[in-house]
Amino acid sequence: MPDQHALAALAASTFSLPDLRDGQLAGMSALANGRDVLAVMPTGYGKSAIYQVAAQYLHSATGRPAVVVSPLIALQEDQLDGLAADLGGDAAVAINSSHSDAEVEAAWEAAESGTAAFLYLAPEQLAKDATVERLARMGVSLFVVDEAHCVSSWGHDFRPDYLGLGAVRERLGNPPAAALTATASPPVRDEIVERLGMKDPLVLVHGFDRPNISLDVVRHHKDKDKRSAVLHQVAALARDGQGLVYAATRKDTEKYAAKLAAEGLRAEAYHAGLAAAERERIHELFLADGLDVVVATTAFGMGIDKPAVRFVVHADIPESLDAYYQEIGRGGRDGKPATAVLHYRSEDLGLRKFFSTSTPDPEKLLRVLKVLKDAGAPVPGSSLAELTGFPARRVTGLVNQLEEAGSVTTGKRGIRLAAKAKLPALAAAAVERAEARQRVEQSRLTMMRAYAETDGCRRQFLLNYFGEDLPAPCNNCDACAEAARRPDRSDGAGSGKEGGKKGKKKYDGGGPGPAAADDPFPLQSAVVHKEWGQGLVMRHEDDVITVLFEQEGYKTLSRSAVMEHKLLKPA
DNA sequence: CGCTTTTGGTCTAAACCAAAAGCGGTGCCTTAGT
Repeated sequence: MPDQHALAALAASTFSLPDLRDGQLAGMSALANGRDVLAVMPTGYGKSAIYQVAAQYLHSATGRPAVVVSPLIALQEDQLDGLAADLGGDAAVAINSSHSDAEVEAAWEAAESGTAAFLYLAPEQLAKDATVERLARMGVSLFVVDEAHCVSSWGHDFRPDYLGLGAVRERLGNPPAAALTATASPPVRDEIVERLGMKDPLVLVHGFDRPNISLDVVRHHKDKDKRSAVLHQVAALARDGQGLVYAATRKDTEKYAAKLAAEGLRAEAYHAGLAAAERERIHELFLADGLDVVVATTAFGMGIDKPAVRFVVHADIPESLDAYYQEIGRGGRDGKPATAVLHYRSEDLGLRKFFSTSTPDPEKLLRVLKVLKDAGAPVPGSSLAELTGFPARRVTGLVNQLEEAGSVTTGKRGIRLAAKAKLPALAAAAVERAEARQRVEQSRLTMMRAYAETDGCRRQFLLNYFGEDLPAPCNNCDACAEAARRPDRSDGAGSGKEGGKKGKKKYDGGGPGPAAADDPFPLQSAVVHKEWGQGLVMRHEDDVITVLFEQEGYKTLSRSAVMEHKLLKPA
């Protein structure tokens, strides 16, 4: 059992970290003593040190490496370089498709012989039985999931192998787990904990508020006006420093970049349609201060740690506040003032809705179930693709949907039917679960919209969404500036529009933020609605209570209706 | 869902409009063919 002094000494001597920040040492210590850790900290805060110091300690004690799941090969290689500098060449290895078979075999052997303390790979590698078995034979000291929000944001369709990580961890003998991310609202945190099978994790949330980033929303009616406003604003902001523009489509990134370049700015478009070498060139150039602005899709971001980013302008609304906060969080990492502006048209929500929706297909689900029934024994995922005639990737998605509904289970020998009910009923259960998921995604978009449309302090709204409390308005957003301009509207935002209704005075006058102490439904308290089931109170504003329901997502309820008709009960 | 591009109809020659069709984001991995 290591004490904290030993870990602090190891951090100082081996990783050149003489001064640890809040939470780092607690995280290392918990992991080294076998407790799971969920760390929500901004990039640059020192999340990685938490698992790296713990892994190094455990490796010297047991000779076994830590497995680190990382979503991008580029991130894996960055980590390798960093660890090689601290620990020497073979201390960290990666298994991914950028290496030859011989290199991969050498990596395995380094891990097995006790030379390597860190083994990096993507979740897709862990979808292969042979890989998991070899890891299980070797023994793993620590199971680390970096960028852990991917479990929730990518697992459900884009990269379904993220949902299998909990099962992988189990097959590895349930080593202590560390999940690390820069952004996760409470429901996303809960999902990470559940999916990875973490038990009573130490949850560390630090450095969340970023008061140096000013928050603005500019609303538009016409697309053309929005485009010209974005261009003007970026041209003005770029005079004081470098920044990012996020647009929803590849084509738009190129259009904006071309116009900005025509204005004399050093601007480049960045998206996943570019050749890898081109992407790398732009990335490097931006880091080396060779560009004024990068106009990008969501492809640009993870792993980018540039301190002096002065502005992040959104030409289109993102899919959720989780995504938005992560993107604007790339600004102002040096602690100096930075600007975040969202240019908003309600029409832009349509594209996001299109992106997020993946409607379940009852017939395809049924076909998978039939094949499983006919087989009468567990079927490996690879054969299932062949037997159904669906592409392998499609099958993984379908199996995920079935598994989430409890209709099938994945075991060591493959996938099998989990319930005895009739097949159409099992398929229907999966459809229902997938539709519930869709409702949750829609509600996340609704919250993004509510942020764009609120009259209240934006930072209070944002922090509130992430389960944090900001007692007073921030004075660094457009809503606060507006309130200051009209001093007659005394207590924050919008108690004026209520009109003359009486009878709810008791709950008035708090504005946003936590309500009075006698409130029957305080922030973050559990409640039950007779139709929508279990939920968590997320927000109070004027006469509106926002509740996050497990099955339905975010819902806003009128407080007077809630009181009058007793819609909610404390759970 | 909404913006852009293509198609088709009108009606007699080029052009114009409306309706229909197409398209839109994130990355692992594998493997065939230069």
